[in-house]
Amino acid sequence: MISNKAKYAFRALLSVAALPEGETITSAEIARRHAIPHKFLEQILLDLKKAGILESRRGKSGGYVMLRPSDTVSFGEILRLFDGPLAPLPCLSRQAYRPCDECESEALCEIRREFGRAYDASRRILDNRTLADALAGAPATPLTGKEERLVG
Amino acid sequence: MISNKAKYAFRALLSVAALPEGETITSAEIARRHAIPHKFLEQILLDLKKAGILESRRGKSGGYVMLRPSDTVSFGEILRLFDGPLAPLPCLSRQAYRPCDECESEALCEIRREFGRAYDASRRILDNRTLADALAGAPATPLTGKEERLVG
DNA sequence: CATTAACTCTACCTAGATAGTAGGGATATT
DNA sequence: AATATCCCTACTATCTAGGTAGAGTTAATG
Repeated sequence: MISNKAKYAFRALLSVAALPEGETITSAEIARRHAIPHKFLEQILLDLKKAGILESRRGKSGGYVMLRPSDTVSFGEILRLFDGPLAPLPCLSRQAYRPCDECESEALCEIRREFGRAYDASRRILDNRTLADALAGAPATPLTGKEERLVG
Repeated sequence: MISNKAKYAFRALLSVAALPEGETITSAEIARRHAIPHKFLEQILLDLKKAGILESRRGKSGGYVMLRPSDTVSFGEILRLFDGPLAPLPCLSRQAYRPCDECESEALCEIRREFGRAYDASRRILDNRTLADALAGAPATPLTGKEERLVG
């Protein structure tokens, strides 16, 4: 299960990404719309700002807008930001690789092989679907198995 | 990431499943082979026995064997047993369904839609690959998208 | 029939994560 | 100057992961 924090982040991002050009939205408004605890949401929005995804305007009539275009922000990136590596095993993570303490041979490890397959399948989707895709309701494009579109 | 407990369970199961017909293996032997804390492993094996997957023989020269054939035990089933629902959102779980507190319409929820796709992809693999498949090193069979083979 | 090697069960412990709450401080608009 | 907004840090309660510990039960074997 993904954390509440990550889920709130997605809700907030989709609200910001759906904004008409030139408009902003306040943390209070996002919190109200989605019944998210306001102070908790503020922390999340701050994280998103520090990550360079959102931009903020302070003071009266301030609020948030996207800094990066919504079609460059993938679900995988956000999930990693809040919940850490997507990989089911440390030995399968590129960003946080660590061998299993007891593993003798990764190449022969059946667990790694099986979970590697499951991980590939879900990673291809999460790293290639963006906020813009989600808002457009676009169906997933058929995958060739060689995507690198948004994978850093 | 999957828990250590689940990972240990997979290692233990693969050791038991790989046993020649008629042989048993002790918890101590499994623990030694994979450098798993012995008492911790005992709890895990007990869970697997209570779940009806392993069978035990007590007393001197006791040990464990498979109760269910290894080609009927899927990775998904074991993972659910130790780490709970595979679904990334409660509203996507069949076994532990719960609506999101704040969700107004599941049908329109972009988060649910996107994670649903990722979940489907990995669930199809985890629920259709068995211990026997893993030991055989068999490549995944092409999936049609309509599998129900081992999904209870 | 005592010994011993195994499984069985229950209780307990600690560090860290999750999901917030709280209270102010900084800043820009009006 | 007032006010609405974002910014930052500290704190807390609860739960979970990952074990440790110890005693009890059972069955083979010499």
